[in-house]
Amino acid sequence: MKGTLTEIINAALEEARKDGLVPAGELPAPIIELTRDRKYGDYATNVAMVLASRSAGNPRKIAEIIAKKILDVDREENIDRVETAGPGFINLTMKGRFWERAVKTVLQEGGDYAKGAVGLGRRIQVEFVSANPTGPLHVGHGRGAAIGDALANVLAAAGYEVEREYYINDAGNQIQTLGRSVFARYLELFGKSAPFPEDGYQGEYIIRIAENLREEFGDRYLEGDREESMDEIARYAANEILRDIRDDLEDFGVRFDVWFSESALVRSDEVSLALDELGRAGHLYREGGAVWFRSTAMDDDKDRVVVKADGSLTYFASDIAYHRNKFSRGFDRIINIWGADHHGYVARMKAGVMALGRNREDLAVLLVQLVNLKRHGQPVAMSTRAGEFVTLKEVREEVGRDAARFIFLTRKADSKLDFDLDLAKEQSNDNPVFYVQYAHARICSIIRNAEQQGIPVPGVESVDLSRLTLPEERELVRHLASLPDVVEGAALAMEPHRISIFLREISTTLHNYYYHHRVLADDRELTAARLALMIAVRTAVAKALSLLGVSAPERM
RNA sequence: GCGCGAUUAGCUCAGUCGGAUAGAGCGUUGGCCUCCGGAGCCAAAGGCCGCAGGUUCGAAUCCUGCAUCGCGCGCCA
Repeated sequence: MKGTLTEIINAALEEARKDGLVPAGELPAPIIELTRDRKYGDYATNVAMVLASRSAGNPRKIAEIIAKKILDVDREENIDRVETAGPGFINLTMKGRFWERAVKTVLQEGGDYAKGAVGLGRRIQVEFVSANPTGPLHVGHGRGAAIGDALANVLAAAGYEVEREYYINDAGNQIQTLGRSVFARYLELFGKSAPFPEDGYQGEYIIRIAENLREEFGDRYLEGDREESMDEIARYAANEILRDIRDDLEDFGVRFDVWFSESALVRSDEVSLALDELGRAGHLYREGGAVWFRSTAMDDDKDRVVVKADGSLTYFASDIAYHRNKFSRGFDRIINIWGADHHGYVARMKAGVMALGRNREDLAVLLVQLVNLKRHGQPVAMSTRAGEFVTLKEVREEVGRDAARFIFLTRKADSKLDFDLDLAKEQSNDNPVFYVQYAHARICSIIRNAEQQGIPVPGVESVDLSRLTLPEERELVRHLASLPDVVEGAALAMEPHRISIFLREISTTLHNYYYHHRVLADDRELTAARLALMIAVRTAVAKALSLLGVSAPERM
């Protein structure tokens, strides 16, 4: 909806410049915001103040000039009133017609509502979760999964072509440790005393894998070459765990387009090709028997080793190769979603990407803060090493997929999140999920009622929306018309949590409206108009929920 | 020690490129069901936006310093 307005204001600025009323030079991209209070009209823009600050002019005077031009340009099509106010705001009150069009747009577009085009079809990859296949996913991974998936949805809605990818870290020492851990449990199952590796994985799931191993292969690994067995067992265990991870994510509503294996990358020649490329470009040097990447040339704190003195590769080396591989697949931009404890890697990874000839911005890293699980307001103790952690699966089974996903998406990624298990289960308005879903169910209930009473659901063309004259109705329309802008903003800022804020606000507006006014009124035409409005609100709510991967129930 | 991030109401947090009287939920207090689902609604109280400077017509927002908290700083993965 803002689109029309942006065009009008741009045109008005252009006109004003032509007349020499505002200074020449680059015109500011107008910021148009929904006013938080209707007494400021429907929308407000600060262009006049921006212009004034550049030219030391009088903002109120400039606002007056632009306000006049806006009216000229609009020719009474969309805008009812233009006022200048405060330090130089231009407040715009839209005509009823403008809002009626907004509602009809929603009704016509239905599930496609809020599809935008800022992405311009650019290809963008979101890599997320990427947990090591050495144990089950825990809550923190769940948050990353919810954020990554919702962000991918939002980007797609904003007109990007999106791919979801999971990077499987299956090449490092931790896989060997996993193999040794399972092997020790396996020996125990045969009554053999087996020293458990000091850094081994303690969890219950290791024993389960050992049991599966015994079931499938019997005592085959008791004899024979230890090294060889260990490799096989490690691979076996990692595969088992990966399958569980995949199932977990599927149950959580997250699907990946690509599962990319680190070990496959390492087995190929891509790592050496990547290093060759860096070497040719002069980014590498030898020192102390190791090969270093001069990342300090690209704003990193210190240079980084890529090949150790013993000739083996660092993890960072394969990461460079991995990112090179990503870009070779034609993505314009890649987004990595990492745990916040990895923030020390951001600078070096960006340096790596730049050394490969890309821009710093071509790689974006979104850091996700930890989740503090609580029960009865008390923190739930977790320790990965001791194998005591609450898994994503446990949380999902306890509170449900919708509640878990929604709560993960209520805060921005880079802020800590308290997740109260009891609250998540509570069916009250303390629980934001239910509050929002209830708004949707409530509308469905009204429509069911209408159907039962034989009230026809209005057609988009025939309905007379000019009957919607209440301020509360205007509020609803203002909100639902803002979804495309919210989606666009969320995509550009990579902040899917903005969708949940939108949902909270429109739900409040809906509940308030519902309480004070009857949709199924005595007047037939009025009822039809209100039903149309309800359907539009429901459409917007359902759309926003779907972007978050949360269901929109018809009854609860 | 260096780097990154955080600090907004009693609690948990929003706050869009620097704009108008800084918002929401919970909690507290007080109200609202003859009527489409009370899983809801309304109202009140509650603020030195960590502290001190600076830039600006205007700062929670930008800059500098300080404080507190978290995280990161390996030829680990």
